[in-house]
Amino acid sequence: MPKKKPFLPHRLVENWFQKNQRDLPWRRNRSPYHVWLSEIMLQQTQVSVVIDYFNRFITAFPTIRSLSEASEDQVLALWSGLGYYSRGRNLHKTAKIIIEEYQGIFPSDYDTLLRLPGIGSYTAGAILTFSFQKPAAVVDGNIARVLARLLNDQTEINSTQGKKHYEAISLEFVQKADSVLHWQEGLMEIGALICKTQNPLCSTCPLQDGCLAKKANTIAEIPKKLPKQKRQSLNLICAIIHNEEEIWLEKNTGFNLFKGLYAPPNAHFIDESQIPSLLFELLKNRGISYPLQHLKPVYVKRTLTHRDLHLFGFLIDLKADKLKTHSWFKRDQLHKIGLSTAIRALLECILDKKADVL
DNA sequence: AACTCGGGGAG
DNA sequence: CTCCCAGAGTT
Repeated sequence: MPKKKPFLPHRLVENWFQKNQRDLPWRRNRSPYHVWLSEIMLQQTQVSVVIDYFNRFITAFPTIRSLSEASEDQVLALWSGLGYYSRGRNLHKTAKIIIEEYQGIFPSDYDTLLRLPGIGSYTAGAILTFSFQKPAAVVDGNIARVLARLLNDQTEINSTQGKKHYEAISLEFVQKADSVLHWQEGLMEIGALICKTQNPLCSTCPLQDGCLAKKANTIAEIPKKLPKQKRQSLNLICAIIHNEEEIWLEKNTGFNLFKGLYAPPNAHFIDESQIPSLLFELLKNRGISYPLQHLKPVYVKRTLTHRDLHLFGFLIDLKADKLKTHSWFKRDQLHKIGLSTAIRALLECILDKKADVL
């Protein structure tokens, strides 16, 4: 019996990618700045959502220097609605570090990249391969899935061990590639367009002849994943303090959730019986006395990955504008600061229905 | 190793 | 409704 010829995926993937890749904004300029920004935005975020954010961001900050000179509020305003706001804060920090400590020259070695805020093993590898065309392990959800199926590998892709496992495999493969860019991004593109989690299009896959999961008929059960925890509720009261033209917002510098974003004075509660006293305290601490007898909240619910947010907004209408502080924002200024989608929805709901203002 | 951190697309 | 998406930081 003759020994079987080994399956060589490199040429298949690299050729497939050159022919079938999507035209995406961040593929038109392979500078480390463009690659870095896109990779940060794409973390746990779908391509279709990122495209507009990426274009707006590059228009506002065409260079890493312009980003480094921006304020955090400007950055988070452009990040509003995209989620995982530590990405935006860390992006800003790293831009400053690269300008101030690296003379504006983007690092091009793995260990230096890993030390930058917001850059982990995936993003470091992506910058190295996509921009500097250096071989490095690149394992995102797509590549993990493609590799697991190609090798019929039972290792869970979201475990600590699994990540190291697939990174080692990725590194072995990329070292044999002619174009590390076409190999890595091609593998990723196959994961996004063909080797999808549900309903993979195996019949059009360039790797179908060598795919061990397809051969073993285990496509549907691979990749394996560890289970995740369920959601918990978070109840918040918000004091929507406003007058005819301004609203009172404060920057969240404490809790990690929505850190850096602005919101009305708020507090979390367990039982609804706590609402009157909490609302009274919120106002008292800001020098406001206001009759609280007949206030009815506006209720907004938002679902996050790990929390059910229940927002109870109380409208505090201060006719007289006698409380001049830095906390007041005119409503046409709200696009210049970071607001979570939940707070934005609450403000729209409670102030008026003019979505173009808020 | 387990938790935390958003929001929306797609079935 | 559930699952998932070009993950990283913290505990």
